[in-house]
Amino acid sequence: MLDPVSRVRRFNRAVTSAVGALDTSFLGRGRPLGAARVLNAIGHGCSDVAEIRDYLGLDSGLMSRLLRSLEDEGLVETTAHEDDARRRVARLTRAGRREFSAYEALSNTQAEGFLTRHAQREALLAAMDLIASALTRERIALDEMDPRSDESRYCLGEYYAELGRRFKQGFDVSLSRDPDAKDMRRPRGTFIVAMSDTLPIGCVGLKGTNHGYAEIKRLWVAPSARGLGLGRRLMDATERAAHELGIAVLRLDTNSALPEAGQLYRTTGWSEIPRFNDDPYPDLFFEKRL
Amino acid sequence: MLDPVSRVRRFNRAVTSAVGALDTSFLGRGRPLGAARVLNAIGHGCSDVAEIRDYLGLDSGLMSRLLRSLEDEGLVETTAHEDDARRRVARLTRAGRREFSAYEALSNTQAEGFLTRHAQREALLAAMDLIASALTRERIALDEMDPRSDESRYCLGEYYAELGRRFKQGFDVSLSRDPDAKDMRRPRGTFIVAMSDTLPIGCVGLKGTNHGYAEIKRLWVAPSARGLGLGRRLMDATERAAHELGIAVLRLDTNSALPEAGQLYRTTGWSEIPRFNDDPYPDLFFEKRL
DNA sequence: CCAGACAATTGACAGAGGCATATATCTGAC
DNA sequence: GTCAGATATATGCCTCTGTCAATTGTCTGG
Repeated sequence: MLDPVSRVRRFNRAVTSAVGALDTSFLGRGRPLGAARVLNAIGHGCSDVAEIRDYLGLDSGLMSRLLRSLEDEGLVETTAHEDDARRRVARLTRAGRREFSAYEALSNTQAEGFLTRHAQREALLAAMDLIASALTRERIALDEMDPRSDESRYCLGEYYAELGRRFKQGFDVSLSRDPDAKDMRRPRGTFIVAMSDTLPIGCVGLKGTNHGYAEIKRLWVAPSARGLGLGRRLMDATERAAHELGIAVLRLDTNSALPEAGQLYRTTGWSEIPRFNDDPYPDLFFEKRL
Repeated sequence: MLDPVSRVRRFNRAVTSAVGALDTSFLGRGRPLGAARVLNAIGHGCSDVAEIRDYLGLDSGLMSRLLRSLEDEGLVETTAHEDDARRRVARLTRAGRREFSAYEALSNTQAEGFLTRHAQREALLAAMDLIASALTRERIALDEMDPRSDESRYCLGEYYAELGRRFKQGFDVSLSRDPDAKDMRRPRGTFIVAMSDTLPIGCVGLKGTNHGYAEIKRLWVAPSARGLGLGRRLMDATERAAHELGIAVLRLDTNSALPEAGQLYRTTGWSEIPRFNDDPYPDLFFEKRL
């Protein structure tokens, strides 16, 4: 009753009944739940039929029937994939987009209702992020994105806020050597964001320089996603990108107030080197040859 | 994508698919999921058919059929309720108890698996408690229990630990006037535990004295259950119990390091009075006439 | 060009669950 | 005591959900 296992089981029971109620609330638009879920998946950008199936965990037979019923309603149209005529691609029609927005509004109202019904709003959100990250760890996608995108800027904002909390003297980005966005775009460098579903939960930048090496900057993993090995995955992806770009030497700077970062670098083939810049914040410097 | 609403929706999606996987793991014992859920509900102590239906949120028709199929398997037997022949009561047979333990073992293994797969174990458990409490706030039951029961002692342990964290000088229960268990049993007093499913999430003691008043002691609400109005519910229940016991005057002591408690008392009809005991910890004293 | 792999579809079927109705029982008003 | 209405469970009928196997058309490597 008080042990961890029963706490997990209590959570499972609570969520099982809540999710049941949640699902059925999608009704009321005169459409079975399955069809509504497919419509939403398409609206959220899944176009490949196989991709939708995978996302929703549906059987191929069921998927096929649901898609057919949406077509009959005139909400969706499917065409053959341009490269492979076996595969089919689904797209919303005008009426489909209208229905999709109606579902979106419904979902949003529902989520807002949940938030306003409960106190401890920030704690609740943090708990939800943590659990969602743990449950979807297999599905975290690393996407190269523009460093000025909404997702990237969100990550950087969280990163700066965390440095501010962890450095004794705080952190003021204008005093640091803030990398120029153009140095973190191909072909000079890149910027990678870890997305768990729709939430950015980590990032890393590869910044090209004119000094014969590239720098790794802004490695950040959301608190809710720590312990999932995401930092290492981000670093691996960056090294692969650097390799593709023909970069042979990587450098980075960090601070001893971030011990988990130093630990990561030391165990993944980086060697400590003397200070190579005049940024006031870092006190540890590393290099790795690919 | 970064706003609270989409964080809630991300959580919903993550949990929807996880719960699906969880549920289907109950298959493999050659029994449809619905029947397994009913068997488990009965095993967990639900006996009244209506109670099971309510707990699992099932339609009465479906419930009836599931129960019938469990009877046909010889796992369950039903009899008419002794006071009301319309109602039926379900009980596990010997074979039913065996099946139930098999499901219990499966659930436990699964929950353990979840815990070992993930880092941040304590953070994850705390997050699960918080969300489970928020989702089941309508179902929190206040049960009078013996102050020496496992549930009561768990609550008291958490309560002392929290005082230790919040009082500058710490908290040592042996220095405080620890109420005797026998003063918190009927007819001198009582002890009430708030249960959310199987987890104790709050408590309060009513301690009888020989001085013409009773004292309210050990009011505690788990961090995961704050903001749900549980403190007030516990106080109301205690006042009702005191009224039943013919107690006309209540007193309590508290500490200004627990501002939310003082706030609760002040807004629910308690008046501050001078110190009435020599306990070293409290610095605020209240009285309420019923 | 052909065999095997692969994507989508189709048919058959069982479980999940809603809804209206039937049956037995209880409760309160008369 | 009787009767109307409420309540608890059971039954029939239907749709939706989801699985499995077989089929059709398409792609890929040898």
